[in-house]
Amino acid sequence: MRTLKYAILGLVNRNPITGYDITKEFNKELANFWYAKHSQIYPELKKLVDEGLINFEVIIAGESLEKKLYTITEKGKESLKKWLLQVEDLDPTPKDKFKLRMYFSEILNKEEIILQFEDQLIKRNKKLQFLNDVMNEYDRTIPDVISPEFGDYMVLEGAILREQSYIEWINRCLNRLK
Amino acid sequence: MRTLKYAILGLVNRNPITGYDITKEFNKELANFWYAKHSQIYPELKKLVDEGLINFEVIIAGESLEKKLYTITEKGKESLKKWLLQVEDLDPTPKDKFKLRMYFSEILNKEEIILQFEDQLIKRNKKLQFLNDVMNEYDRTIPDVISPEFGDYMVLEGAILREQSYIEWINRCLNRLK
DNA sequence: TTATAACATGTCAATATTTACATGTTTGAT
DNA sequence: ATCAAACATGTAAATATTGACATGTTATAA
Repeated sequence: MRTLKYAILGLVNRNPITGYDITKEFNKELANFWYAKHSQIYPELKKLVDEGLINFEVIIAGESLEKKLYTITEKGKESLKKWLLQVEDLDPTPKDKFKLRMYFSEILNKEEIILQFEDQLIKRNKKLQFLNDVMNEYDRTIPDVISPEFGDYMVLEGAILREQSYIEWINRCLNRLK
Repeated sequence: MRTLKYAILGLVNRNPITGYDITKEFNKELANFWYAKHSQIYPELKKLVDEGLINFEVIIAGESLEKKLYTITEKGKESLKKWLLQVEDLDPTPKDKFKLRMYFSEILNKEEIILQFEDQLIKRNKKLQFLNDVMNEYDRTIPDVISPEFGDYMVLEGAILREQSYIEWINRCLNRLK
């Protein structure tokens, strides 16, 4: 499936970028639907170079610090575009540890179950607050439809809707329990 | 983290069950938040027996077909309960291949992007329809709060809310694009 | 000046998951 | 009777992911 391959290819396609900065991207907007550790990214970058999908140029920062700045090749662009146009079946439902725990919660007592949901509610609200804060930075300026910022905006909105819906679910469960 | 361990322990705790039937459970309600292939389940069952968390009894069905019926031990129950009471940080946001593709969609043209969203919309609506059909089997009888069926009901509702919210997101994206 | 956080790139071992291989039984429809 | 689908349990190889190990540089605040 090699999804990480295309996640990286997509980023390198936007702008030449280092492995370190790719890792950072996986902790921003992108983190709302994909992520990877640097220990997975560096080997994948090497692989993509071997496959001729990206190139790199070594840059010296300061006195001696070496950075590798990766650039996409024509072959890489084609490969990315082909992947973007794919029509795939729906992914399996994402795994959810909290739902798994609540699914088996019958062996707990009511108070214990309620505590679990209330804790989850606090954490989800905090996350929603964070996402809303990021969204407010766009304030009145919704990005143009065909632009990299539109991608950021779109998935951020998706993340907010998802959290809201999760919170709605928690509240319904709590109402039933009380 | 061993989440599969607890998913299996939770199922075995409900009722004695075979590996084959555990695999089937992972394709029903449970599939809305956890799943595994039989090639992962059988080795995990062996491990749980080694750890003394479950036992099994060999049953002969028909002439000679051997089934292993697994039962939870006291130690297993304790282990499960401890896990259920855990208060954990939020899981990282689940990965979403479709969102990843749309995030990088700026290199496609508008028509191509719209086609992608429309295809996704059809598939998501189909899935929502399926979930609603399952939900309708409960019709007017919402299960009692502390019962295994309540778990089923709860997570099914969660799955429906999630699909609805995904569809809402797709529609918003399509509105912007058109 | 010096300590610390952030920058920068990698490897290795362990765990988790998927896909393919492998084998045999039982039930139910034609 | 016989065929196919479902029942039933496993292993092995490949891929994906995480967590720990490993090393060195640069910017900045105290």
